[in-house]
Amino acid sequence: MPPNHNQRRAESAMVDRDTDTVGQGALIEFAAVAEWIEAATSRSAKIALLSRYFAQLQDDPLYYAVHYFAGQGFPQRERRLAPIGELTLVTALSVLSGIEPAKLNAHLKRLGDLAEVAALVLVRQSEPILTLEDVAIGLEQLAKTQGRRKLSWVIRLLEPATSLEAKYLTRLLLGDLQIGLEEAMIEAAVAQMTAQPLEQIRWGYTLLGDLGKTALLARHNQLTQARMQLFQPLKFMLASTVQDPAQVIQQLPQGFAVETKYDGIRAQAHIAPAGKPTNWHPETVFAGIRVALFSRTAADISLSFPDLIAPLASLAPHALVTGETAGLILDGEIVPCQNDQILPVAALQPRLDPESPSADRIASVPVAFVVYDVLYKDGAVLLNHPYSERRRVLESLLLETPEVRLAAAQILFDLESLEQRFFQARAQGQEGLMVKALNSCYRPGRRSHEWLKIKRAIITLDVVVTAAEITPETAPWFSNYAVAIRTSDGDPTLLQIGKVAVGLSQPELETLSDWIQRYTIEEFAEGMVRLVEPQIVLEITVEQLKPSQRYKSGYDLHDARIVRIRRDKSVNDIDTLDSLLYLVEQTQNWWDSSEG
DNA sequence: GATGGCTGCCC
DNA sequence: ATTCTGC
DNA sequence: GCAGAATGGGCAGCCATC
Repeated sequence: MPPNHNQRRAESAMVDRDTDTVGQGALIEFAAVAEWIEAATSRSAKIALLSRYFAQLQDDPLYYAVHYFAGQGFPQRERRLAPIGELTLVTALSVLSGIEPAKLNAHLKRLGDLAEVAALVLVRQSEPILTLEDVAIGLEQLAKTQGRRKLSWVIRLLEPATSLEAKYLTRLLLGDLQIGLEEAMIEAAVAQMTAQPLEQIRWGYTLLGDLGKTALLARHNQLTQARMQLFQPLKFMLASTVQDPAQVIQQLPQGFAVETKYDGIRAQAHIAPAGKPTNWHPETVFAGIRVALFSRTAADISLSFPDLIAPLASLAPHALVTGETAGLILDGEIVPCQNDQILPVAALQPRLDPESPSADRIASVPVAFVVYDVLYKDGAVLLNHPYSERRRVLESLLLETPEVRLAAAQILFDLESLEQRFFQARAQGQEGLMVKALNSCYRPGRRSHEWLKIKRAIITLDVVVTAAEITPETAPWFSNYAVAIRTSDGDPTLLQIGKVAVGLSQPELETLSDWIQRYTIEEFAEGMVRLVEPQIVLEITVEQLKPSQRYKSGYDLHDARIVRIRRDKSVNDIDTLDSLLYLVEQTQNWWDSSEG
């Protein structure tokens, strides 16, 4: 559709038509605005249109519209609904349109977008009748429903939809609007609509964790009443990556603290008096103190870690005053550990069960919460306090226990000691270090340069390519390589060790594909899979070597990526089973000696 | 009861 | 998580 | 430089089906 046409529709969505329906939030109007935004390129024009659209909506529809434009069915911090999957939607579309799923999948392949498929096959001639509130009700039901029964709600939601409505309903259900609209633009639109400073909107959103609610408060000039909401997770501050300690000195000349880089699950802990018993889970309350743990995507993972509830709640008597603002928000990492040793992060996987884990499972994978930041304490929002101050608060309130630990941190001044510390970290089997500017504030949701992770892969191997495969995504280039090592210096027998598929640039990919053609010994799957002469040597990095029955070497690669093509090396120079075993042993020693 | 497709959610 | 891209 | 979009590995749960 041409932008002009969309703009007319979008604008007409905002002029008075029938006083009964103005501002009620028809889904078709939302869709028209979304269409226009998708086609537009000017950032300011998108914001202006969005702000005018918001302005004419009544309160409830505004609340929904703000969330839906953010691509989310619910407030960001109440992730009650995980988006539904492609299969469910294809099935629903099939039921509604009477078209075979296979045909729909063919459409999907051609159009590359399920929402376009929905728009194509759901062609209702009648008037659009859906409202944003209808959508909210449907999503609410979906959130309460498990498994296959979700399908019937998807069908009920899509059934009355016109083509354009179906397109955006589909995208909402998939959890992503895909119209090139950043959250920051929605914030700007709210600011424009309410004629309030953008900074004020942002701060309100940070405190409330709910952009829709922020918009409503802003509209009614009540933003100053916004308070930090305990048990509504803040976004996490993220770090950017550097490879070399020298880059740290360059980027953080004002002084920095160095922390151990804990490899686990990032989590935010909220701890506060439970108050009146309501609908939260009894297992998350200990001695009148409620505890919640949130993952990086704001999922509530408290029930996966019942063994952390009591230890975290026990911080309260030392830390909390009584009263309405009493509470604590901590940022840290959940790590698997056993007898004081911190284990590889892979050990945590079984604990991420959505239901409560069994006692067996808890016992077999003990965990600790390593705390490295404090964001809120008893009414004081600490986000805008510098790192050094937050660290001081943290050290004053945490008692070390096996389950709750304080992240190891030290202040370093020069490159030499930083390099030494980095070397030490790697000798202990950690992939690197965290470095944080002493004067940095906690900026939720930002990947800032005030937090850096120095990171380098632990294990490097030279391997030879023995087979290659073209995947649909990378056709016509060979992108998946089966690789092998030698048995020993004296024995050139090749042993398969796994597959590697990432790390090459496009030109390298093309070069390598050429070579694969040239060295092909045998073809399978119409040439998509080839056995090749063992001529091509790759340098790869591996996070971990895992014992495995699958390959003759007895090991499998974990998180392998290609560093470079070693034109200078031949199959005679690659790693051997002996050197591999040495690496495995060394890694083992690292884990054994590391105390975290 | 085992298997396999699909989903979801960590990294 | 990483990588690529568009602004 | 940033945020978003697209990508990958790994594993466990759910459900339908064999």
